Amino acid sequence: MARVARYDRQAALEKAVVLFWEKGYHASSIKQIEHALDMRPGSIYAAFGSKDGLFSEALNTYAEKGSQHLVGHLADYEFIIPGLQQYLRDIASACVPGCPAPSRACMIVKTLLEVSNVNEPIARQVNALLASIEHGLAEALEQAKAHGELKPEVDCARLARLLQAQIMGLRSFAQRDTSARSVLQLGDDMAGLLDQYRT
Amino acid sequence: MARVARYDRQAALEKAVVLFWEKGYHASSIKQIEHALDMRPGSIYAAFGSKDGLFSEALNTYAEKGSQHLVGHLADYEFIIPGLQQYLRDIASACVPGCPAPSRACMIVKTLLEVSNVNEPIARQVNALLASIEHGLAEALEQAKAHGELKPEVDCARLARLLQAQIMGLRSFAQRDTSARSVLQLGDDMAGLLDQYRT
DNA sequence: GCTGTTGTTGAGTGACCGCTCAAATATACC
DNA sequence: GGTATATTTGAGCGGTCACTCAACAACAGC
Repeated sequence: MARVARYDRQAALEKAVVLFWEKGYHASSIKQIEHALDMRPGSIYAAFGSKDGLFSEALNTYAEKGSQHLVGHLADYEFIIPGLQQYLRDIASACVPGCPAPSRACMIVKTLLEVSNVNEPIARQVNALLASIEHGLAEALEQAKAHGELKPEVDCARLARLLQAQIMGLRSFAQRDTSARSVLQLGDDMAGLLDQYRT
Repeated sequence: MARVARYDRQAALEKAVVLFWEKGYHASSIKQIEHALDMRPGSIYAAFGSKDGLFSEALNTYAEKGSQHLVGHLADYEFIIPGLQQYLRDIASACVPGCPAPSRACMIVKTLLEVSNVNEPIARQVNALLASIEHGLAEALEQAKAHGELKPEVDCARLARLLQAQIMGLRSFAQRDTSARSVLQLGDDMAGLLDQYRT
């Protein structure tokens, strides 16, 4: 052990998330990363190996935070389906035009659309993350079904994919230059879609 | 008038669509554009002014084709809502993994997520295109409502936004490395969502 | 055939890309 | 304080970026 690192790894990753989430993978240059992390190229490459390595870790950081947020949110609800419905409405509220987030759209979906056919390792990572999220949603729905919240004939894996596609659509729509009202109504409408699957 | 151009402008634009749709804006270099269009930089810049100019025209070409496709599709149906439901199923069929399209995701949405916060002129163009599509969907729904296909209390502008978000979600989901069955089922499920708005 | 005009060509522009590394610097241990 | 080790620094690497332009080529009108 000798000189201690000036930077905090997790803090640096969170700053990287802000930049990459806002600008995307290609439009974020090393110069901008240097500035955002307040680190010089040598330190960045010593710590993360490459721009791809940093992006990959930043993406995991983002996904982990999002995943924890969903789990924490659902823990507040006695019933899962109303929890998921409110989750959709909360996303809409958080993705209203003028919100402070780096981008209204989901960083994972942004990355999926930007790097498929262009950067295979990152594309594989994005696919794994989305599959994991789909799996988590399916598990929550299975639980809801076990508690009698869902009609017995509901295919939870299938509904999980519909739900994931709703979130993708909602946050992509929210990226448009549109009114807050539109986004909030869309969140409401998507939440309402789940009603027909309930008991 | 003197020497005639070797290239066909519309054909060149369609080749540009294939490249940009597949790789996105940033990952498509001038070198790749030269190769895809079989044109040298001088000709490209004489014809389209800049990479942004070419991209802009390619995006319009893509949007125009998509718009014509929807209009043509709906013309085949006596009733609009079943036409829209089949439209969703057709998108799913066309966006199945292994399909020949340059990308399963929509080029307009890919561009929206890639260039917002990065390239304002293109972002404005994308927003205008999406607003126009939303408007077209709303008009179709209004027509359906006038023909008694929809419940009288349905807010067509609002439903149009839900529908657009479905398409965004469906095609973004389809960009995932998933099974054909998942995508087809998702298309079915989204088509089914419209049932509760019908008379 | 000549001339004027337009289109094509591709080497070359400066700028920026991701990235490297030798030197300087800061700390832990003795 | 001296030494070993870990970290930071930033000038600079080769390469690619979007783009330009002078020279050349092809066609219309005469």
